[in-house]
Amino acid sequence: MRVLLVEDDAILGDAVKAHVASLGHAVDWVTTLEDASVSLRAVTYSLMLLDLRLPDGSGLTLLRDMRGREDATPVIILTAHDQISDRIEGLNCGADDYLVKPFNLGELTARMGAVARRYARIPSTFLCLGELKVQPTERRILRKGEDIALSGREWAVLDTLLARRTAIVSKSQIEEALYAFGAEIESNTVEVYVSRLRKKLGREVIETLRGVGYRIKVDDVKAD
Amino acid sequence: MRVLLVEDDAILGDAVKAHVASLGHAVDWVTTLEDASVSLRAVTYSLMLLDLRLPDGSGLTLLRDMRGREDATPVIILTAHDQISDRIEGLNCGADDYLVKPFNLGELTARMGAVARRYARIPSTFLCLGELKVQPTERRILRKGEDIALSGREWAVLDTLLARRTAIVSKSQIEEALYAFGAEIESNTVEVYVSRLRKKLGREVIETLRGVGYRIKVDDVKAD
DNA sequence: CCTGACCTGACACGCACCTGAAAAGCTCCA
DNA sequence: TGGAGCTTTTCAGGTGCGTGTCAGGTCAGG
Repeated sequence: MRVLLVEDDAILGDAVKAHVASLGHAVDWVTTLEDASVSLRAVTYSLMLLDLRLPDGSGLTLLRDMRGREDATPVIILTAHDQISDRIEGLNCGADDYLVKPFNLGELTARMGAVARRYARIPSTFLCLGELKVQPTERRILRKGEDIALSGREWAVLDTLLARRTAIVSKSQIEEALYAFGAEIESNTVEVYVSRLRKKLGREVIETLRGVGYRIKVDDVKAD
Repeated sequence: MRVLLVEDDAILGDAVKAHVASLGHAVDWVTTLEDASVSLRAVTYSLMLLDLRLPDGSGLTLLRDMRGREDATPVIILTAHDQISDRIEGLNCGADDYLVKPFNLGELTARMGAVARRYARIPSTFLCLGELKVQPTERRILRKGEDIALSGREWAVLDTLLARRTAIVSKSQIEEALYAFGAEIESNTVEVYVSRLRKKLGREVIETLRGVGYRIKVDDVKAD
């Protein structure tokens, strides 16, 4: 799927772009409304991530314009805390969902999945980890039909590991995914969450690579 | 369900809006054709209540325009006694039903229900939630043959959850389904209604996902 | 056997959520 | 018109879960 990211904050944009790319999607990142309009005319996107407050005007104009043109591209608004009124207006203009900054990347994954599914009727995919069936977008894990509940942070860690499948993820990468916005952490939080996940999911699911990071092994990816 | 009310009579509009809201539906009330067009482009409605005689032109234009655009939104025409010819033309333009002013609100309820039911894809399907049998279109819930009564808002919340089945619905999504544009709510209304539904339907029916939203578990969908 | 990296049980705090009850608003009917 | 009987909304107090932190234990490698 192809995503258009409209965001002028370089740091956030970079993080989001990297994350979305790591999910296997093509990402075009633009920082102005001007460029966004050009891109929209040139390419059909599966999803747009839109920051409303841009240096060259309000993203609402763009959104209204799109909907006026019968462009039904799913849109997720990225909004700062103090711009809640914008988001209401945004939804009224035809946006599909919104995320309040700062958000964590796992939640972005979930909302993207939800919006995409709502539109495209894409059957939800699931991953097999041994006897586990994991549906990240549904926030659901089954072991032999039995539900396993994870908390928000636990999901965020698992999402990060799953996004890289079979590749090694360093502790600092996980921290960045959890606290992307400056909220530095100075304890062994990641270790704790890995431990909690292992307790719930089984000891073998997450492998430790001393001095390097962690790795998760996905057996298979299927769709219902 | 979300209703668009197009009516320039302030007193009647007020009454209708209040009544429809009391049935648990979200109502957007506009008084001009201009605004109606804007709303229709921004939002998908389950039903439109349309007064044909408006200050800025005939509602028939709007109706014809909609049907020309393949917009199949159900429409009930609200017509004054001396505009019977309008109503005939309205039906020919693709309206679904009409009400002659002054009408009583009970009749409005009935006709709205009839129209909505006519449009519901599968006639009288029901959903199984544990020991519950739920018929949303009939506004009916049975537990072992025993009727359970829900109020308007309770139905609205339940409808929203059922519409997404097994998927997660955020608190704000529920609020948006319940309240019309701008009617921001600043209390824990959604929590209260979830609590009431659990009291009536059973504690396990609605699952809480902390910081994310709610989810309902539908075992099965059947038709009588 | 020592060192550093990692694991994990326990705990305190805060926040999200729950819920009973009171206040406000509605509809309907006499 | 007014009041009975709902439903809806608000509020406040309580509860429990999630989170981050730490300390002591375990393990691998040199």
